[in-house]
Amino acid sequence: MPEITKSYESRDVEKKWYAAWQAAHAFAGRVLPGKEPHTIVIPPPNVTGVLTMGHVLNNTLQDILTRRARLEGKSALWLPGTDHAGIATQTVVERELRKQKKTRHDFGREKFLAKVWEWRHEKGGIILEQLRRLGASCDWERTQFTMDPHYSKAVLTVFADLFQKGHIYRGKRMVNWCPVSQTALSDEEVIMKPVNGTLYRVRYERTDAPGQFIEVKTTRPETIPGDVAIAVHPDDPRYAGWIGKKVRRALGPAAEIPIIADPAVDREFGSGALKITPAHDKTDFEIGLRHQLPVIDVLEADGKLNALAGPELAGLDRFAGRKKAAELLQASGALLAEEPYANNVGYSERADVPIEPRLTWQWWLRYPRVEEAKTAVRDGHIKFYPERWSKVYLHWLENIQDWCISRQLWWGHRIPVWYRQGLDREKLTEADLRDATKVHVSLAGPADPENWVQEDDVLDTWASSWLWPFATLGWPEADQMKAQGLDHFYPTTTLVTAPDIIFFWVARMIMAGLEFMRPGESIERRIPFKHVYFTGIIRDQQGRKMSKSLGNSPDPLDLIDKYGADGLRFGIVSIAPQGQDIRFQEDRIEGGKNFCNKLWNACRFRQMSGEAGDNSTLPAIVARLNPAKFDADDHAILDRLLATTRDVDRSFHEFEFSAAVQAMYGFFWNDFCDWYVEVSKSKLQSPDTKPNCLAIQDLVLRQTLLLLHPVIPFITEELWCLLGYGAPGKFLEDARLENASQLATSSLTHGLALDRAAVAAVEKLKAFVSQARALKADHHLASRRDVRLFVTATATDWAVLAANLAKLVRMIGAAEIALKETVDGAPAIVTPLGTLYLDLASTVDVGAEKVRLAKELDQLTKHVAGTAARLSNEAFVSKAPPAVLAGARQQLADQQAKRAELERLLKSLG
RNA sequence: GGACGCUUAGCUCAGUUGGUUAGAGCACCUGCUUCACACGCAGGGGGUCACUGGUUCGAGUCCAGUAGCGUCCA
Repeated sequence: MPEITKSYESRDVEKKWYAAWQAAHAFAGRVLPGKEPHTIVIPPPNVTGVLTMGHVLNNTLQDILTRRARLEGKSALWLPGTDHAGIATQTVVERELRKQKKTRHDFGREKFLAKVWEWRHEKGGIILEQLRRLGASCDWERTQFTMDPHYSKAVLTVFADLFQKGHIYRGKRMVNWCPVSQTALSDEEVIMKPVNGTLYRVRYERTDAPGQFIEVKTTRPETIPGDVAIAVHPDDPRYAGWIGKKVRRALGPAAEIPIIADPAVDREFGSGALKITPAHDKTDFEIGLRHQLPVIDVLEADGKLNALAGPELAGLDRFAGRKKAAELLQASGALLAEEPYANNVGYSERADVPIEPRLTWQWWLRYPRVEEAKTAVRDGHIKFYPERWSKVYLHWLENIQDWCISRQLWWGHRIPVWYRQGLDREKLTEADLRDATKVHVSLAGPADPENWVQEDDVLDTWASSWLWPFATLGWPEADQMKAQGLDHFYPTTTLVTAPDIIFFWVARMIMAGLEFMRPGESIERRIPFKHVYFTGIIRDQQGRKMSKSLGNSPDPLDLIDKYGADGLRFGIVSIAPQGQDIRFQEDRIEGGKNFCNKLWNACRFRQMSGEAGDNSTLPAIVARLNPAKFDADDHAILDRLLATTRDVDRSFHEFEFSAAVQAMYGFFWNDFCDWYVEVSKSKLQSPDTKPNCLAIQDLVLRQTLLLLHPVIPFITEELWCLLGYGAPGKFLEDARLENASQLATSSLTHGLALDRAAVAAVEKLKAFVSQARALKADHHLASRRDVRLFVTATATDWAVLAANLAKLVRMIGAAEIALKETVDGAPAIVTPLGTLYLDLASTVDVGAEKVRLAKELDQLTKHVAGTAARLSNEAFVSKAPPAVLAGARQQLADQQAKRAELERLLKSLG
């Protein structure tokens, strides 16, 4: 067996094992009849994406769940892939073209798309490679891409199906428009930014009463030529007589526009009058609809003002137009003032320019299965962790609005709709859409393509990713579904995602699953997943979201280089409490690395301590235990192992990842390394106790590696191999993780009953050692090992000490610990196992010692008073549960005994 | 404006159904190269649990309100 080196070097180990796992197809999701499936589909990262800290957290958690499922003997599948990210990918490729001074129009649709595919094959999907560095145990042979032919088929099938069912329609509506990308955007692609703008106070003159003006405030004077009315609140007394009158439009082609009354007007804002520009504002558009007002669109798709804005403004960009409009208003006397104004403006996420609310023809989806989607969560068929997100989910579904599924892009699923040649699309009615002689909808397209023109728009990327849980498993083709095991793996077990896409993705997947999977079957069979775990958002030290533009996100690959993938994984999970945002701290990642090194060295200590026994199976190790040789420490460490296993079981079951990691950390570092390994050093000296002690170490290390493997797969695999726990050619994942009760059973079958009293005794021994060390440190003797210690103790307490004396002497670093009847004038400390004295009377500063003891006595006296007061409270005595009462009485007795001892010690010092 | 969350040690956070003297990691101070580990060991200092009231024998924990911060929705 190769020797374990002095410190853990992650780099080579990680490389070696990942290659070995892949070569062995260790991560393949196989349909194993009779085995419980465990399925996770990855939230498909954007194909242009690179690994961020958010991905690290999210994917580490998925990997933990998947690897643990394998250890539990389930047939586990973690299905990877990317989405085509329509606007992001198109933007990336267009940016490259721009370097050559070209646009996509120079190439045309077909050739441009060929370039996008080229880019995708060369540079897309880097993130999937990066996930391998992290240790992700995805079934890579199943890697999916939303633009793959079979996936595209699923997307278009869904479109055609929903169209036939009447869920999809075409409508001219207000959308978020990006003048640079020239497409509609989803709300998610719009970032609200606070902007210091200008508020223009503009007056409109009444046509029936010259010299009378109504004043409005606007941030967008360039849209005044698109004004079709001025609106006031119907109950606003200031304008009671004005409603129905007309004013002259302040700018642009001359026109008279009415003053109307609408309750949507905010009376408190400015003068309480609102200019209505239905083409350029969502609220205005709705008010316009209510009052049958015309729509005057003064902007082109690229954000330039058009002829309807009038000759002075036509052709100007919207921002230049704003300046010009202000000048024109100034000149005409309509501009009363310009005031600085802080407001929120929506920006296009990709192009980083203000978006325009714009009236355009788009395809819309009326969501299917809305009610059932609520039921699925409300009735607990799908459970959210933390549960509170279900409220957000339900609220969104209660107020659901139709989904704009079309995008004016080339990269994406082109909508499978063909219009009859020569048809005027501006005038298409709902009835025309359903008329097969005018509009054709199918996957194959019309039989006589020469007579038809295909829709130019593509589908929103989310309109492909909402099918992810089943389109990745072969749907809709029966043979593919069978080959890929859809029936076995669907519904998936857990979805791990961030709460910011609860609407865009989670809710939509639920509706899609309910609509398309296993029609007619029960809701449990149709939902796409049973659990949804929402991660927190990773923030920097100042609490800001990590983002590329802020440059406040460390590169996870640098962190892997520095701390190892395991260190990064352990660290990130340990700071990720359920449902709370996470402030990233690199020192926690360092802590992860340190933990790995500790684990490594504990195993190294085991290796150096003695011959390797038969570690090949759990029963083999258990058979090496010798209960007759067990001391209190042996009982206690196994008791803690069981308790920790139970804690970890429960924590993972509740998706309390950081709690699980903390339980493992505490057990391994404090209970095992700090205590058991230290007492082992004494036990290993004696041939009588050595074999049993080594067997216990093997047992603990084996179980610890199993528990830790899902979190830190690389180092545990390496140590598993080095310590001989695995059969040749087998990986750690081929072992089975016993849960706490199974583990207890396998120990008990060997005639081993854990002694709970021993656990309590060890707690006292730990306190004894700790207090002895403190006593030494107080007298600046921490490093002296020749100190003699004396104890005055009851026979019972001394029996406990005597039984563990060799260990205690070593742990404390003393020459001797001897029982005495009485000791006077020596520094002392009261422990749970008697009073401990330092044999240094001659060198002791009696004054300082008295001060120290007096301080402790003072504190204790306060505690005694507090406990006594509680016990003398009749209400407490009569109402508190007996166990609490007994505890308090015991406490008081202990405190009083200790106080008496302290008083005696003080007295003895004179 | 509405909903949700947060406020505990210098920092980042735990704290299960209310029950001994509120914990961890990091940071800090002191000592230690002790034959697994200085990526370490030992000891130590540090908290009016945001605030105000209430319920209770007992509140970091439950209730009401206030303040501050954050997120989402409109």
